[in-house]
Amino acid sequence: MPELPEVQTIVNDLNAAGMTGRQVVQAQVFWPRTIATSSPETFRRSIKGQVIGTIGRRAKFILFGFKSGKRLAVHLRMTGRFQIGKSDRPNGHVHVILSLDDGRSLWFHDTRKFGRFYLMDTSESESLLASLGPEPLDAAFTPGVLAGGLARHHRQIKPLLLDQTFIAGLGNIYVDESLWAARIHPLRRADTLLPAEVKALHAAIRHTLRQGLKYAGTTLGRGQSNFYSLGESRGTNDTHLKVFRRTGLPCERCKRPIERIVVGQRSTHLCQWCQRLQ
DNA sequence: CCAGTTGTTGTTCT
DNA sequence: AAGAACAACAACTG
Repeated sequence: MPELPEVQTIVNDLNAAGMTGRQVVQAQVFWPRTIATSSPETFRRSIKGQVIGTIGRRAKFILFGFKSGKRLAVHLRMTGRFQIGKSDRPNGHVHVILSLDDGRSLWFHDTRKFGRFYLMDTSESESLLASLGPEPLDAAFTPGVLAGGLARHHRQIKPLLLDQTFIAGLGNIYVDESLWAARIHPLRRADTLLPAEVKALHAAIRHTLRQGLKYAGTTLGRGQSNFYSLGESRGTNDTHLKVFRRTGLPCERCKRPIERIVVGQRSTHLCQWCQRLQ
């Protein structure tokens, strides 16, 4: 669930919570596989004493930069969440706890246990991020860059936009929303988009992501597996979705019902009228 | 009980 | 070689 806007929202909230300058005084690991780069024991030993310098994002990774030159990259995958521990009794879905020098602790909550922590030297961590595609909200991501990329692939446009090596940060929700906004069918072959369509797609991706960010992410439903930023705060972008999980509801533009199809094994929502395949 | 689910990776098939 | 299909990871939701 967490895509670029959700991950950025968490990063913003971590920064607002005053994490910079905090020292990790103790770490606990309850689900060993969460730690991707070493044994839990090595992780606990390595992170103890680290002082947080910066907290940022690349693609869907949260990057904790420590003053020592080490870096913790966290990928939330489907259901990872951070929360400021409010008690000393975490529930069964809290798999890592970082205790801080100000008495607070950062809990990593992850019902499906797919989330991963990568702790390494910053220089070494570049290999983890090396294959990622461009950041869609960076100034360097121009319509020309997108056009050049699309021209190199004959793949269906939706799976291509989900491919993190092609463009970073998009997931199922924002891809469906972007394609609807650009009026492009998810099965269109990437190298068949006309220049005007590429331009529309570029604008749609940026608009869709910025809107998600503006409303602090998309939270669907109320369950354990939904997106919540720090402190259990929900995002409100769900009220602005045009197609995602809106099967049968009228398209905002043409009033015809939104349909659900499967593309690349992924649930896909679209308006067959506005997004014609030809 | 059954089908479906937001992300990613690795394998296998075409 | 490229791209599509599929399983696996693991657990909740409807």
